[in-house]
Amino acid sequence: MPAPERTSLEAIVAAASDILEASGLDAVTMQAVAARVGVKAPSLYKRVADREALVRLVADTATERLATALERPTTLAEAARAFRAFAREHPRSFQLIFSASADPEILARASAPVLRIARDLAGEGDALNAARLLTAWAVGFVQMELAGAFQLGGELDEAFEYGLRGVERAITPR
Amino acid sequence: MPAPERTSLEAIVAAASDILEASGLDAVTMQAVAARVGVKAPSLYKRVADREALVRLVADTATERLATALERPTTLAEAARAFRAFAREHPRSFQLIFSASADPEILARASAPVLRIARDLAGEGDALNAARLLTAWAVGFVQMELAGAFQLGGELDEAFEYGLRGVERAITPR
DNA sequence: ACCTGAACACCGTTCAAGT
DNA sequence: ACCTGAACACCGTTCAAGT
Repeated sequence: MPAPERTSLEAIVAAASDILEASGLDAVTMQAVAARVGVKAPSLYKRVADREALVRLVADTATERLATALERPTTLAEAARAFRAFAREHPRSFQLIFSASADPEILARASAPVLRIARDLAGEGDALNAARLLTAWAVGFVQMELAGAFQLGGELDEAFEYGLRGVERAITPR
Repeated sequence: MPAPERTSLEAIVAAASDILEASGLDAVTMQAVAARVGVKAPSLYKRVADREALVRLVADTATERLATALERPTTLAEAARAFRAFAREHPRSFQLIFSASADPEILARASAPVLRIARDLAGEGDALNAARLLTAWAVGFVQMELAGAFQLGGELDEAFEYGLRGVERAITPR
């Protein structure tokens, strides 16, 4: 006898993402997610292999949102600022993206705009190395900012703009 | 009636660190740590407030080891390579250091050598900004390397050396 | 003074039984 | 076909009782 579906994979992932941002990864329990979509925990296993797979899906959708946020900018400065803005708006999603390694295909989507900007500045031959320098700096800066690891005072906004100028100089051929 | 001590805080933190590196943070359970020091889980609460405090202690000791590894190098290139070597030797400790924010005092110890190198290259006025650019790049690069996020091919060693030259150029006044 | 067994709350996961 | 209650294993934590 058929039974109507009372939820969906999209709703489950959205619920998990909401809980992640509101309360942290530890709060993303199968029971909390289930309750939010109006179902009991065991039902989640109809759409998701286990909690780890669900968290992975959350990371993938977050990576997709980041990729979308990076599509619009055209300059290095715009891209870096958009990247930092994303991390500040969705700090826990950001940390999840760069701790759990995301799906390679989605990662490639997020990398494409950075690679294009790097190529424009550094030239074809150094494009990949330049993109990695730029990405590493941006990831590290935002990560340390979110972790509260920059504690020696000084202006973080100023440090970010200084870094931005430095990275641009680093990848621009002399 | 007095009872002899069968373990110590140091032994507990060391056991937790070993389990972390061997099997990951999820494997650092109170029971696993207790078993390794030859005691039952409830006994750990005589020396440690709770699991979170224990993990924090593990992060702090790892940060201290990192600080020690950064004391010897004198140049930017040496420091960066020592940093990367530490991360590859203790990947899970490294990730713990930069996700859970460590103790400010210990963080300051690890920052000191970086700040000195940055000052030598960038000068007094830009020392802090330069240290932050350098640190952000190194943290981000190693983090992405460990997470397997650099997937577009190319040589990672080469990307690291390219980044190193770029960062040095970025923080050296023209 | 430290250690432990027992207990409790909570979580992930499975599965037979419902509809 | 999907949903759920019941059950199991496992974990963190507390505490009275041991020595």
